[in-house]
Amino acid sequence: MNAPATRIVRATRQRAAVSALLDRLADFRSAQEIHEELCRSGGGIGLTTVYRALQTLADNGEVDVLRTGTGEAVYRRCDSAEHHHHLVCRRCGATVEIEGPAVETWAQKVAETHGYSELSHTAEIFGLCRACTAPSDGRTR
Amino acid sequence: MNAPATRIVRATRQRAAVSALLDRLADFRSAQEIHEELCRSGGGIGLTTVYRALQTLADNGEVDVLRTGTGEAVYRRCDSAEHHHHLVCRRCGATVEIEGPAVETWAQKVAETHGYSELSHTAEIFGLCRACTAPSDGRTR
DNA sequence: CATGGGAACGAGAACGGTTATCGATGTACC
DNA sequence: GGTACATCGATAACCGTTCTCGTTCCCATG
Ligand SMILES: [Mn+2]
Ligand SMILES: [Mn+2]
Ligand SMILES: [Zn+2]
Ligand SMILES: [Zn+2]
Repeated sequence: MNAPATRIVRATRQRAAVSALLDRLADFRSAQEIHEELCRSGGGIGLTTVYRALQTLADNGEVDVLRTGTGEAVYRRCDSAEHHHHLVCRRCGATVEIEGPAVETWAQKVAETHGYSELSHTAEIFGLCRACTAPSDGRTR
Repeated sequence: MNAPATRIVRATRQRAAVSALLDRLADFRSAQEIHEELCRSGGGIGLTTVYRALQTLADNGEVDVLRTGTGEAVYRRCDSAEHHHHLVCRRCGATVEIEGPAVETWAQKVAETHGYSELSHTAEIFGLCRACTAPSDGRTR
């Protein structure tokens, strides 16, 4: 088989738009929300293209992807390029990037004990952020 | 206010079949896999009914549900009723129930630091079990 | 045992998110 | 400018799941 030549990647208005929007957003957003927002703010873009751009960014580790309870994928630009986890407010979406050294070693050790390889893991914490912690009248969706 | 009448739940052949199959299975399985297996082994059952039965079992905490990388829901009857996590083979689904004391304290502490309350968390490990040496053919879970 | 009310079933349609198609477009490089 | 081909995007297909609604049949009651 031929050695794959360096992968050619072209700069396009659409990819730039997706990336720029992600820079501006603080919370996890779905592909469709991103598509909607980009259309609303003038520059046209196809939904397919949004999916492709997000896929590429995810593959390059430039955005984090996680799945909502309904199975929908949501995306967010990570400040840290390192592997990390998230503490997410289930009411307003406010997200904190967190490290989990204890989790890393735990995962490693447990998997090793049972002879599993090619490991990956997920570890996210959900809760109510300080601002959303219900007083007495607060309504938790 | 009226005391809510006890929820009427009827025993049916279909529900029993789903529950019995889950007893027999060791791995996480999708609703469709369960449906297929039940049909193959004689007793007819509708896919919708399988979904309903699994939903009910999940609501009652009788089965654990998690989502694969593709967003598909997979179900498994767990030995432990206690809170626990999973080590799952992403190829064949072989699953080990694991405890994560380190994860529990980590989640607690991190959330506390950032002022989050009403916590919950997810922590699953994926990999290839010993039996599933990695060729590049299999479907991933 | 016979009966009636309604819980549960299930075939098919609908739904929602995502991916594949494929001709049109536009980028990078000469 | 001109060419090669990566990328775009409207549309259709896909796939897991849920909804609809007429049918089935569980079971409390007499
Ligand atoms: Mn980790
Ligand atoms: Mn835990
Ligand atoms: Zn919040
Ligand atoms: Zn395996």
